[in-house]
Amino acid sequence: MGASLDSVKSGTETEEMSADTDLRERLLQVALELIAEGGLAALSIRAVARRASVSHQAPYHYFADREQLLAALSEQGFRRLIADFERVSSHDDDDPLRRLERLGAAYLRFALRHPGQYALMFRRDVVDHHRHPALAEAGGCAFQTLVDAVTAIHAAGRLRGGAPDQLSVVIWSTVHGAASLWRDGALQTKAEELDEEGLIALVTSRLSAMIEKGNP
Amino acid sequence: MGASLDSVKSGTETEEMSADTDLRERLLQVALELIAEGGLAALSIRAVARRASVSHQAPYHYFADREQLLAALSEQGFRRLIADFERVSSHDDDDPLRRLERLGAAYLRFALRHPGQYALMFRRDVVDHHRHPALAEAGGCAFQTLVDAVTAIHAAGRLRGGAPDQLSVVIWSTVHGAASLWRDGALQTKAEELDEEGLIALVTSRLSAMIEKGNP
DNA sequence: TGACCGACCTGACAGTGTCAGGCTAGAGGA
DNA sequence: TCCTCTAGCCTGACACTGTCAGGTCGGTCA
Repeated sequence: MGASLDSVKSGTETEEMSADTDLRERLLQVALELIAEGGLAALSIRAVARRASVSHQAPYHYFADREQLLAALSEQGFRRLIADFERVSSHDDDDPLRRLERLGAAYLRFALRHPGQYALMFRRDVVDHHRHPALAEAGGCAFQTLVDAVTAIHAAGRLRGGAPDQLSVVIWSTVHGAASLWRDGALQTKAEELDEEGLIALVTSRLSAMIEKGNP
Repeated sequence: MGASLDSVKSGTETEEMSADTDLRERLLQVALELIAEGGLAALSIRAVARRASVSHQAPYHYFADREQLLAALSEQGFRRLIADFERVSSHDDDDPLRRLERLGAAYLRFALRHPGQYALMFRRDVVDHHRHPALAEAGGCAFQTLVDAVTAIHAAGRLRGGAPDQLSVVIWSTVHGAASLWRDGALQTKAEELDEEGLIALVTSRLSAMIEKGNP
C-alpha cells in the first residue's frame, strides 16, 4: 500500500499540492492551513496526517515529535517576517525614523495577516527556543533588524536618551503587544472606530514619538 | 463515600485548605497551583480533580466545561489586577503622569508575578470573552482604569496629541507586549543586563515619554 | 543474491474532555 | 414515619490525542 499514487499527478492539481511533493513540505503547508482555519487548537499531528492522506504516524518520520513540527512552522514564520523586513528596508528613502516606522508597520501587518503562525512564534510553552537553535537564530535575526534600525537613528543623532538595544525592547514590546491584543480581540471592543490600518498608523506614529529627540 | 471528612478540620491546616471549604473554591486554587507549577499546559480538569482528591467528574458539577473553569480563573485574575490598580491609585501624589507610571508598573508586576494566570487572561482561543460576560466586564474595567489615567493627563493639559482612548491602546500594548515577551523569555536573551525591575523602570519611563507634552 | 535503509504503515498504550447514568445524604411535604 | 426531590458527588464509557513498538515494501549497493 503506502502512498500508492506517486507519479500519477493527473487531473487534481486544483487542490493542495501535487502528490509527488516532499511530504515534509506538504505537512508544513497543511499544518499552516489548519492553524489558519481553526487556530493552534485545531492543529494536531493526526489532523495534519489525515488531511495529507497519510497514516497518523507518517509525520513522525520527518519530525521527532509535535514540538519539532511546530518549531519548523515557527522558524518559517520568522524567516518570512525577516523577508518582509528586508522588503521595506530597501526603500530609497533613507530617513532612519521613517525606516523604523516601516519596520513597525511590516511587523504589525505580518502579525495581523498570519495570526495563527504569529501566535505560534511566541508560544514558548509549546516551542522552546533553547531546544531549536535554528529557530532561536531566526528569532534573534528578526529582533536584530529592529536594533539596527534604532542604532541608525542613534548614529544620526536623533535618539532621545537610552541605549539602542534597550529602546528596541520597548519598541518591540509595543508592536508585539498591539499585535497580540488585536489578534485576541481585546482592542476591538475598546476603540471601536479603529480598524487594522488605523491601528498600524496609530502605533507606528507613536514609535518615533517614543524615542525621537526634539519631538514637540 | 464522597468528601467523607467534613467538619473534622483537625491538624492538617498546613497543607492547602481545610477540607470543608467550598469545593468550587478549592478547585480554583488547585488550578492556580497547577498553572503556577507547570503553566497552562499542566492544567487539565482531571489533574485538578486528582489534586483535590475528588473524582474526575466532580469539577463538572461547578463548571459546565473546561472553558468555564478557565474563565473563572481569568476573571479572578482581572479582579486582582484591578485591586492592584486601586492600591497604587490611592496615592497622595496626584501628578497624573506619575499615576500612569505607577499603573504601568503595577500591571507589569502583576504579569511577572502571576505569569500563568496572566497568560490565561489573554488567551481568547481558550476562553472567549463573548461567552463570559462577567469576564468581559472585568477586563473592560481594568482597561478603563488606564483610559481614565490618560484622560486625567489630558485634562491637565499635558497630553501631546491624540485621543485618550487611542493613546491608551498604545500604552496598553506596550506594557502587555513587554509582559508577554518577558514571560516567554524573548527579552532575556536580547538585553542580558536587564532584570525584572530594570524592565519595569525602562518601560514605565517611556510610557510618559510617549504621550507627554513638551518632553525634551 | 543478500544485506541494508528510507519511507511509510498498523497496532497498541496512557492521557484527555465530555456524555450518560448511577448513588447517597439531607430537606420538605404528606 | 414514609415518600419524593435534589445537591453533590461518583463510576463507566466514548472519541480523541501524542507517542512507543514493530511491521512492510521498494530501491541501492556490495
